[in-house]
Amino acid sequence: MKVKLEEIAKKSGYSVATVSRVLTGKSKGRSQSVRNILLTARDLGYRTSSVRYTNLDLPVDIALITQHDAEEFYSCLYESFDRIASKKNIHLSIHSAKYSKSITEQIHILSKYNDGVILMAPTLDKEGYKNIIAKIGSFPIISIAPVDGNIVPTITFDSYEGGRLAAEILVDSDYQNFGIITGPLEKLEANLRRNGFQDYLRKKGYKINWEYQGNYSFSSGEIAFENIKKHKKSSLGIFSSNDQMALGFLHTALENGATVPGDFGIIGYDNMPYSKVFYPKLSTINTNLDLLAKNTLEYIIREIKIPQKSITNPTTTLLPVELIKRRTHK
Amino acid sequence: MKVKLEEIAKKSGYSVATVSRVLTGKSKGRSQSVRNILLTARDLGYRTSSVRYTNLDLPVDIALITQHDAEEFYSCLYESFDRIASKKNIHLSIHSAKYSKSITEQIHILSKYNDGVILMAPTLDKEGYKNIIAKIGSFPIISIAPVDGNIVPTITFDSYEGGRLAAEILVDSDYQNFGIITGPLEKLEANLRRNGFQDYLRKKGYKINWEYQGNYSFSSGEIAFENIKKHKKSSLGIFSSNDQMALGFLHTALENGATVPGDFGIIGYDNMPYSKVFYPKLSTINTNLDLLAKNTLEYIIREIKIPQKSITNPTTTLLPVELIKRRTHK
DNA sequence: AAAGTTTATAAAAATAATTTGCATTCTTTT
DNA sequence: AAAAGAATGCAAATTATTTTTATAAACTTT
Repeated sequence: MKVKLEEIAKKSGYSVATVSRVLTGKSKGRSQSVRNILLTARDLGYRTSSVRYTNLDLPVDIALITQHDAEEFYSCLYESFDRIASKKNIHLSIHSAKYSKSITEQIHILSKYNDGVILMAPTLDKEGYKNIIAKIGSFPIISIAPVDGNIVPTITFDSYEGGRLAAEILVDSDYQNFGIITGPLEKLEANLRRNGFQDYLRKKGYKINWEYQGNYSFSSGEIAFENIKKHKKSSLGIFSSNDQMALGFLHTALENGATVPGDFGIIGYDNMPYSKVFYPKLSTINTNLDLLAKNTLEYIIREIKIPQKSITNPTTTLLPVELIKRRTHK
Repeated sequence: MKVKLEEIAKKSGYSVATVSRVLTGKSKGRSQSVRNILLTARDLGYRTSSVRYTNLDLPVDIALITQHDAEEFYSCLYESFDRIASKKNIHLSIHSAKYSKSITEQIHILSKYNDGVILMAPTLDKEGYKNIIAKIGSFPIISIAPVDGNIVPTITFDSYEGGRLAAEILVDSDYQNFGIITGPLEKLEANLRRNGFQDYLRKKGYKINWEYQGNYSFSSGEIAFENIKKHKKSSLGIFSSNDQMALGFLHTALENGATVPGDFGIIGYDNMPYSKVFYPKLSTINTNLDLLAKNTLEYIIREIKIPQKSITNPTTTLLPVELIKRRTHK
């Protein structure tokens, strides 16, 4: 049941004393035997922090924690992380905190079995992040969702700029009236996207004439269309906080005889695979998930290899987003 | 660094001896203290098999291993498992074996940190499964992809019946010619769906007039349409091995001026959320993922609580599928 | 090829886990 | 509600496991 050094010694072909020395970090670590022993220990399920032997390029365990939902977005996110991780000798595991009684406890336990944690928890507030840091101390962690209050190091997309880009193209397309289908506003990034959109419009002398708060699902895009029927303004430039809602809206609008990009200009967000399949193809804000995965994994590997005493000044890195022009704006 | 019984004792408020007795399974396990101690040990990252205390309903760690891809299917699968697991005090972690050098090794290591493993590896062959069993022995495992040769206990959808249902509705819709967009035929379930389709047609005196092997992506559905252009037969009843390819085909066909369900009848597979969003709404084979998650998790929990000496007669349980009639067949 | 390093080993020492015997507490039965 | 029986808790003793040490062997470098 429990793994003894004796077992590791036997399997690896070294003496118990040597195994002990390697496992307690007494070896200088430039020989093949150190590598063999650490790999054998790992294989037998003997958990050890191999931080001391960073030069050996041993496999690293990293946990990605999300609030999982049945959206293609998550599949795409995981696919990028999985692919990039596989190139870096990283063993990635995915955990959902959606139904977690205590995300702090969950991260705490995961920190026992992983070398670092990547956190995507858009609904977590300042207090939540503070609790996590208080619990795990200087354990390597990074957030890939915007964090209110700058408590955890963060790498995320420039949601504000995404909203601004959407407003810009809709203004340039000569729409005079504007609408927005926001994401759930308890998620910070939904607010940022909205703010970027609104601020640009205001600067150009326009305002948001219609707003609907959705939940990122197809059906909330459909419901958004039902809602807009009451609204009399014609030729509305609409920014949707994700592609699913944009497509739900778009296709309900078409079924109801509306024209796109005539009656409605629509800009989505995320550039999911299906947004370029269905006619008319959706104009949208692209986020480069590979870039996110690469930056995040490289950051966390650095943190693991050169551990910090404590998180002093958590930085926020904003990754660029870009507009993909397709067929749903003039 | 390493957790000592002393720490567990201190944190839980019991003596080291008591902690030891609990951890070695000497306690009968009907008191609150056993529970407290095990929970504290878990919290501190002390790994122990708590199989002996099955009556205490302690949290169980289960790993779901897939060959992950950027398809909504995986998001839906994980969402079902995540939701059902949360109701059963199961901590689910998701791992991808897509880029794994040795899936046997990966499962072996995961078996050290989990109480059971759920495996979805459609491309794994008989030998692969044999190797896994040889390595992990009687460790609780279940496959949710069809397994060739009946080596690992399996709970999966009745893919053959799904193909048959697709053929039946297309024949009933009075199509005289038939086509199929298969999945990658190294995946067993793609073959089963194909066989179910083919066998029913044959029984009714028809045959597959056109066949294209896709890779489950939207774009392979688009390419399938390019391929069929050469084919002169009109009014073709087509079965696609998943919704993505069906939608890729369907929308390329419509863009090219074809009519559905006139020129083409199309039946998809999986009943993904987007298949009921886009017009015309896709007829498809529904698989109840909640049912899969429920059955699988309950099976693996049983295996964990009542361990078997060895896998003697691995059973295969086929879950029913159903046809969802929408707008893409006559 | 010799000197300087590093690594491996067996035995000794240190640390950690388990068992024991008895006291205490909890459960069940009458 | 009390007594018998069973389970659990504790400190000390025992056993198991890990780490260190002293020395030998094997590499590396000049």
